[in-house]
Amino acid sequence: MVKKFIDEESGKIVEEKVMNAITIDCAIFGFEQGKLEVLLIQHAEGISKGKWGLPGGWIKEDESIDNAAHRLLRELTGISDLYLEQLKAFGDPKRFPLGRVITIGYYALIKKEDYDVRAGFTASDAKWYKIDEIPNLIYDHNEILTYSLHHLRNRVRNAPIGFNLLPEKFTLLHLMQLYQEILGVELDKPNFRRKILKMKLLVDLKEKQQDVSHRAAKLYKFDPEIYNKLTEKGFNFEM
Amino acid sequence: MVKKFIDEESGKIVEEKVMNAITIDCAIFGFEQGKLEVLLIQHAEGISKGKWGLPGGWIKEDESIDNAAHRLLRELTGISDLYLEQLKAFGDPKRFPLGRVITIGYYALIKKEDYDVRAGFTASDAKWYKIDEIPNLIYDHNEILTYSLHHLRNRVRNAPIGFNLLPEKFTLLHLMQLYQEILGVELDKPNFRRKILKMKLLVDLKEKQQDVSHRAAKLYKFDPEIYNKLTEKGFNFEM
DNA sequence: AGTATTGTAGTCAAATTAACTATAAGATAT
DNA sequence: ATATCTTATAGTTAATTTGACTACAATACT
Repeated sequence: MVKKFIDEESGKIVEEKVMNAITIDCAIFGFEQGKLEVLLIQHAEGISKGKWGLPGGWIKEDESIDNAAHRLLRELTGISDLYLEQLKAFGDPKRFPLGRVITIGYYALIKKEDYDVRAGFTASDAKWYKIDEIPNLIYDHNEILTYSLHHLRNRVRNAPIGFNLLPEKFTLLHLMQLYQEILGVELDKPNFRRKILKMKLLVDLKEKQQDVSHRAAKLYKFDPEIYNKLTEKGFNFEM
Repeated sequence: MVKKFIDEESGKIVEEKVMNAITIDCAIFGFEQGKLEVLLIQHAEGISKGKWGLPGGWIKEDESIDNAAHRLLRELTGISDLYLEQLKAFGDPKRFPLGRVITIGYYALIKKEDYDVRAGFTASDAKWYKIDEIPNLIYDHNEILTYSLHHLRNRVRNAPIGFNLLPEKFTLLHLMQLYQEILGVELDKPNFRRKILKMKLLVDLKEKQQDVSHRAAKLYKFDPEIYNKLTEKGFNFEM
């Protein structure tokens, strides 16, 4: 099977062979104003015209699955450096109405500050949805999204991936709100602060928030180098 | 593409359409005498003749991936009720030398008491290997196996899946040895006992071991009903 | 009867958690 | 400029959990 692609260097349209009966679909998460959001795409043509779904695409014949997912994300968001992880393959024989197609699910975490919707699509094509306001999606995309969320909730308790959703500089309250939103729990500020600081994962930037109408909080950043030093035995982010 | 299968009801050989360029491979774990083992298959024909690999197979055109994996396990081990979970898809373009094939990895946990090697294959075809004595495997099967082990180690810390490797009735020491082997840690007997009993997951069978040359220990079983009642917020099996 | 082996109970100090109170630092309103 | 509001940050305390132990019980083997 042959599909059209925009060549990333020349910008020209090229045709390339892709794998048959296998696709990729990706749940892209963002975090804004205390809410977890996911980026959905409105299909412009075909049997699912007008309906919303996860962004997806094909795997080129000579491309690894991970690379295909990265390419897809880059085409859509303009971001080439983001947190991306495969979930699993979804393969109900009836999941796609026009034939047997297995899809490989991914999820990505992006810093919304890095993202410009126009990089890929126009506003009517792509839209952020809060995770408690997800509409009915095409095919089995609600199932994939539910699975993604479940996986994200588990993952965030064992690895410091939540930082990928926050801007480079953040306050402890931002981080706490992120955990509250993802895990669906209420946390105590002083206790959260003590626990997270004891992990020694954050770098105190010696800076404070600007333009807030209350006492400004210290800014921190997550340091992956520190993390790598400490990471051996895996962290416990149970809150 | 068409492949031959043994019809499970009639025992006859039938031909069925399967998906192209997609396979399944499964790491099957067992536990015996304090050691974690994995079931490997020796390939009898083709370019990988004589080499060992994970058991694998094809996905029928009208069959879900999970069902294909269950069928594969049934054909091989005779066991239809076991713990089986998909890992993820492995899709390096060069993973299979004769063309582009994506494989979907699974891992399974079985009680070795249930398993009879002759159910599926002869002894020269299939063999249990201790996980620290794994030979070089075909294709990317070492990578899949390493990933499986990694996943098992993580999973066992958040869900009580370890019980699937033990016989129906077991002692606390058996369970502790299982955790020691999987997690690669040394545990303290009294502390382990206290911790696991406090979880209230085990049913005291009011029975003792037989035929042991020392004081017999109490037998317990894992009760999935109790687990389901308590399971809501997910367990923590950090040891 | 004595010894070896494993099971089970209990102790205790240290570390961690959870639920708080208290105070500090700005920003905004009066 | 003073009071008041909001959020940040520090500290307290009791309860719980943990880790490292000791002690003793039960049983089989010699």
